[in-house]
Amino acid sequence: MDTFDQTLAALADPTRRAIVQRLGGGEIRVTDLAKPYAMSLNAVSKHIRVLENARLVRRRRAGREHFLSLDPQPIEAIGVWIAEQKAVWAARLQSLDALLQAEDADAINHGKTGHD
Amino acid sequence: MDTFDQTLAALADPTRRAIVQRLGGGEIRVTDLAKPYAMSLNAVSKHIRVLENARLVRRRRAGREHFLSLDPQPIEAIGVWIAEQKAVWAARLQSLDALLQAEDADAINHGKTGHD
DNA sequence: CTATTGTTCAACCCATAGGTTGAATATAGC
DNA sequence: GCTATATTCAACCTATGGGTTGAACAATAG
Repeated sequence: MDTFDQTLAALADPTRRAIVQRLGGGEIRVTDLAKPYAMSLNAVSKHIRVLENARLVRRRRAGREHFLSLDPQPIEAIGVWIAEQKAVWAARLQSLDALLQAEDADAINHGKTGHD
Repeated sequence: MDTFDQTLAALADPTRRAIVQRLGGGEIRVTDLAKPYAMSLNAVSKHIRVLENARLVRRRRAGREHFLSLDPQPIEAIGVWIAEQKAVWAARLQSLDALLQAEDADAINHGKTGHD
């Protein structure tokens, strides 16, 4: 699994998206981060691990406390991918449009409109 | 799993992303779509099913042939989510900035710069 | 030194994902 | 009607994901 795959897979889980959203507001300790969730601290710890592997989250150790922060880069990479896809769709629609116009021109040359 | 989760999970698989990309170029038959992949037709069929459940792909039946097309909406929904996250980050950076400026002003009032 | 707090590691459980193969179904062509 | 083509359905296998609990480890507090 490459990093891009990992980013998408990581974000596919609602708990992890909530964590990402929370970290968008700034650094936070593991325990504090875990507090709102109905699952064990261990489970949250595992989610954090997944986010770290996807490079979405960085960890700063200060004594026994671990502070987590967001790395927005992988999310932006997804944004880029989406933009690329949109470009593909746009290109296709444009060429469809060109095709229709060419047909219209052709129809006019043959003395009919192609429309009803 | 809500639709948003499904969209991200669907796109987390490289085969499925390739399919999405291919469909960006227009409609295609299941068999033709499956041709390039090193896996069985059945496996591709399953991927298609996942994409349909995520509402990323629509199916048009013409006799025994099934033509697939892309529905860009769920992908755009992810784009929106990403834009929202960016807004959060931007807001935070802005308030950090305001904080620093306030500190500077305070420092000036006390006759020092805070810089070196 | 000991107790407490913050966090991970390890083992386990169960559900799901991604692949396989083989059979079933639906349509088309002759 | 028979055969071939397009596609799914069903059963199975193995690996992985998300959760649990209990123990370990690290650092602070008293």
